[in-house]
Amino acid sequence: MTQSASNPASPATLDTPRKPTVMDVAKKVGLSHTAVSLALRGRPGVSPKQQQRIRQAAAELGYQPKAAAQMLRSGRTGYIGLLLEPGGPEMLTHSSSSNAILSYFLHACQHSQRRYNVEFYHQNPDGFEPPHQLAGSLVDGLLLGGFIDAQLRKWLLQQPHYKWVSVDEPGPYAVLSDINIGVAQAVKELYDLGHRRIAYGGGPYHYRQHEIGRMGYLTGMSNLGLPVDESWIGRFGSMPQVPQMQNSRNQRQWVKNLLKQPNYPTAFIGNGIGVARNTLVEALTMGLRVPEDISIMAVGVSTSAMDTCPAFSTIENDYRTIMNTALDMLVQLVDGNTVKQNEVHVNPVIVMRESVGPIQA
Amino acid sequence: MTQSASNPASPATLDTPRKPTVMDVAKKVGLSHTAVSLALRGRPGVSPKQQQRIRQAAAELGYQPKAAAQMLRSGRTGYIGLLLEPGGPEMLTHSSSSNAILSYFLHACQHSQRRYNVEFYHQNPDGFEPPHQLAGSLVDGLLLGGFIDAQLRKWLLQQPHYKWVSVDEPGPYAVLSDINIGVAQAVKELYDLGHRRIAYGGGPYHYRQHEIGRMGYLTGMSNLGLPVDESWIGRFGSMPQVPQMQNSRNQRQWVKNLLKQPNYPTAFIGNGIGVARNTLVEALTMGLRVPEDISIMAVGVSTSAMDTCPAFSTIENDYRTIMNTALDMLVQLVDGNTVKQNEVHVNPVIVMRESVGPIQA
DNA sequence: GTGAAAGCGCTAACAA
DNA sequence: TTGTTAGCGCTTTCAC
Repeated sequence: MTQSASNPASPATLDTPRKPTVMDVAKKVGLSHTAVSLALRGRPGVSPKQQQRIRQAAAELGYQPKAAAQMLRSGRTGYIGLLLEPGGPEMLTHSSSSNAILSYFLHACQHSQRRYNVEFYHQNPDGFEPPHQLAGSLVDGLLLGGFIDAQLRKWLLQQPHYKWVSVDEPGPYAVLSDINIGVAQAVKELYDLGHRRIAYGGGPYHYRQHEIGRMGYLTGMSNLGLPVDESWIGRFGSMPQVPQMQNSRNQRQWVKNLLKQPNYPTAFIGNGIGVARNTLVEALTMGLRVPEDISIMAVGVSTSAMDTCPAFSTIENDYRTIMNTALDMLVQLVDGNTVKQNEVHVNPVIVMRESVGPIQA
Repeated sequence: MTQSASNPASPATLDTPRKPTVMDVAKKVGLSHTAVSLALRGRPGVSPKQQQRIRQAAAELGYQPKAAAQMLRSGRTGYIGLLLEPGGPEMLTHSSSSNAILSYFLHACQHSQRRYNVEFYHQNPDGFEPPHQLAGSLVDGLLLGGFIDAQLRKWLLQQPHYKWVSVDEPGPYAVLSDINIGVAQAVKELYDLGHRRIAYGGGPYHYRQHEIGRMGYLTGMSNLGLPVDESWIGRFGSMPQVPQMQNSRNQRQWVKNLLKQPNYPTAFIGNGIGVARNTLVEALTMGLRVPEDISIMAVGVSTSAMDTCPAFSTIENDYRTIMNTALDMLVQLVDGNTVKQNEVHVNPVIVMRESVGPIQA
């Protein structure tokens, strides 16, 4: 650690010595700071030999360019933003879809070597306030993850400065997942295994995913000529109003009534792993076996589905493709290129696991 | 939107007009840019009347200070960093403890009006690379959330520039949760409900929480003079090596063997909601009732615990207190104040729910 | 291929 | 109370 010795100037307190700058590196190798800047960014204009010396000197000094200065001068931040909705003040964990969006966003960024900045958008109680990322110009563009405050969307629409792409919600540039197609396909797969009596449960239906999921179920059933009994469609409370434990109890009660019927369903599709789990637990409590007596499928993410044994078969948003697509789209916008499609639809994936089996003779 | 009209200078392309700067606001009100800067930050030196005019003009222009410039000039970023470990390249959702840490971090930041920057630390395959937050000096200080790469910790220890506080892992400044105390207390509470045969399962034991949880179980049992049978302590695989589904199956198999014994336990404490859920499912499959035949407790977060019915009684890290404490500590460090305690211990909380009941006569 | 100079937008020190 | 000046650390432009 020789950097304090090589930084004789400037008021550096003893306990926190100044970080080295381009100038320090330049002095060390006896070149101009311009050369250092170019070399470290791999730009042409510096001979390979000098480049090597500069790199080494930088490494020895522990030099790291200050992002603020780079942003200020270059007019680009080099960062991509992700804006998510937090669970809310009292709901502590954010939803599993936010979680998946975040995970695959990170994955995509790592893959394409992009720096990111994740922000969780909180509405300000006194008056609208835009997200810091944008207000402070800390990102070149933004991915809006899932459902986001309407006021913010409105504000964004009338801002000329910002580039953004919406994920799984509509917008001028958007990537959407057609979970309805997945649900309809799940119905078909259950049908092929011999199932004819298939029930469905989900909600709250003001979320796009839940609403189109329900529609997918209806479509799937009607495509196969299967009758739909409205009492076989569960509608579960909107999270913020109904406390989670009560919601969970309601689900079990509904499933209990469903399975008490003489001709109870042989298969169930739940929109959300929680719904599926409560169905599993209720079935087991009633002495039914899964999947022998009843098959269960869930709309949800893999990790949650495999948490419990038997692992759930799932209808999953293909967040990997979704986020890669969205990031590509945003990069095009940021780079000023024209974007081919401003709305891309991504098909969900079906993964069969232990909770589904053929109907028993 | 009059900003383009009031920005006659500079090469602003038509589609992305330049964002207004302090100068634009200053011109509009006929004052110096210094006055504008002071006024908008609420610093003394500008008369209330002018302040009012400046604020209004800024609002009309949609002026927002550029964070990069503020950081560069002031030498402070005004941002607090949180560094988390992502689930890994293939494990997509990060752990529920990361999730809770993140949620309460956001909560604490919102509460104390602090800006934050969340980064997920990825090891670079070719050589060590420090997190961008620090490398780019984008934060004034850092909270290390949970288990973080050993190489990074080592690097941090020898860096003089950075202020950081470790959450639930040891470090020069750290906030730790004594989950062992919670587990021991849970044993006591089960004892008070009449339970004498109490089993425990957890792992992987290289995580601090799992290791000290197991110790808490041993302490709790020995405090009450209850005998410990080693075969009643489940040891479940280390996540990365054993695939999740297999791990889940192993857990059920272990529980099955446990509950097949003639004198099987009347209570079970699982370190992790997953373990608890698999125990529930296996018990139900074997025809046992929860909590009548067996009570189940889990170390884990509320939201996961209430996801399934019956809701699990939990031993929870008090992440609210943990994160508030850690943030306070970091702010002290950043402000250059001396910190009273450099290691704070926080007691966990026990929440009783439906999965636990008194022993049946 | 290299170096000098300008300046991104802001804040902090000073002078009026 | 106000305006002027300098400069944070870097990238860019332009002359050599």
